[in-house]
Amino acid sequence: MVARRFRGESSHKVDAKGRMSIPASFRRVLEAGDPDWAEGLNPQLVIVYGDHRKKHLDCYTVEAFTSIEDDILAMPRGSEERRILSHTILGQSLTTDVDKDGRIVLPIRQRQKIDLDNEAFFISAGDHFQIWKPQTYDADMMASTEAYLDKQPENFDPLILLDQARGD
Amino acid sequence: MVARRFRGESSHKVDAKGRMSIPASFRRVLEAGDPDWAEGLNPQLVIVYGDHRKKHLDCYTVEAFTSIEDDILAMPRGSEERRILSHTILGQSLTTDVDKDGRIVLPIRQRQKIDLDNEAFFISAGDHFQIWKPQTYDADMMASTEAYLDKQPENFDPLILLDQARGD
DNA sequence: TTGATTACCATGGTTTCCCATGGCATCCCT
DNA sequence: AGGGATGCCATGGGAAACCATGGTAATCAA
Repeated sequence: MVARRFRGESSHKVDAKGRMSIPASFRRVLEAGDPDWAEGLNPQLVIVYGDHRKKHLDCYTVEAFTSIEDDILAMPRGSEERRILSHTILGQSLTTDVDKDGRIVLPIRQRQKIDLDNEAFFISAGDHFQIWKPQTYDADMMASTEAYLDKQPENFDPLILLDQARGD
Repeated sequence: MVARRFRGESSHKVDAKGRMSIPASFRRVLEAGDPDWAEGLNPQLVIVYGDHRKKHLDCYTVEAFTSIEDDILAMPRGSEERRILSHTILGQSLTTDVDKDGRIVLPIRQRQKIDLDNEAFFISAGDHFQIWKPQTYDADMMASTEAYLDKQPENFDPLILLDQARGD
C-alpha cells in the first residue's frame, strides 16, 4: 500500500528532548517520497521553518522538496525573487529523518520559533503537512476559516469554491 | 545516508587562529561531493572569495566547483567573459580541507576581506553554502528580505514567487 | 629563533540510538 | 462469537556517540 498524499490531522506529545511521533499514515507518505528509502530503513523529510512571521512548520517529502529546490535553482541568479526563496526556503529549512520508532527530533530553536511546548498538532496540506502549536492553530486557522464561513450563506458547501476555481 | 544538498543555517565561533566548525550536516554534503573522500578521511571544499565588493564567501563541494571550472574553460579563449570569470572565480578562490574535528582554517586575508571576527554565519544556498559575518548578513540579506515580506499581505507564502516564476 | 600554521588531545553538552512499556486494533482459530 | 495472540503505535528512559569548542604540542617558514 503506497500512500502518496498526506491526509488527516492528529495531535502528539512532545517530550523534553523535542521528540514527537509522526502520524503513522504520514510516515507511509514520507517513505514513498524518499528515493533512498527501502523496507526497514527510516525515511527522511525536510522541514521548512521559514521567515520570522511564520508560526508553523511545513514538512515535505525528500522528493517534493528536491523539486522545489530545482525550481529555485533554475531561477535567474541575482534576481530578488531567487534571493528571497533561497533565503527563506533553502536556508531556513532542515533535513532530518524519522527514527525507527517513528519519531523526529525538533531542535530547540525551531520549537521556540513556533512556541511549541508539550503538544504538537499535525495536519495535512495535501502535498506536504504542517506542524502547529495547537493553540496557535486554533487561534489562526480556525478563526479565519470560521470568519470566512460565517460570511457565507447558511449550508454553504466549501466545494463550491472548487467549482469556481475550475470555472475560469 | 548520502546528503547531496546543503540545507539550513547556523552560527559558529571563530577562534584566534581562524578556526571554525563547519555545520555537521554541511560536512555530509562535502563528503558526498568529494570524489577522493572515503570513510575516515576529511573532505575538501573550494572557497570563492571573489572580487573586492563581495561581502561573503561561497563554498562549493569539489564536484560542484569542478563543474563550474569546466564550464568556464569551455568558453571562448580570449573572450572578456571568460577572462572575468577566470579571474574572479578560478583565481579568487582557495581549496582547503575540513580537519578531523570538522573545522576549517580560514586564512587571515579572507577573514579580513569579509570583516569576520569571532563569529561566522553559515547558510545554505542550495548547491553551495555561504559564510557571512553575522552583522553583515543581518544588515544586507535579512533586512532586504524582511522589507520585501513586509510589503506583502499577511500570511504571504514565499513559494508564491515560485509559482509565478514557473508561470511565465 | 620567532611567529605562524598544523596536528593532536580534552571536555561539556547535546543529540542519537537502543531498549522497554502499555494501549489499541486486527487477525485467526476453534 | 469468544479470547488469545499478534503487531503496530505512541511514549518514556538510559547509554553511547557525536558535535562544537578550547588548549597544547609539534612542525614549518623566513
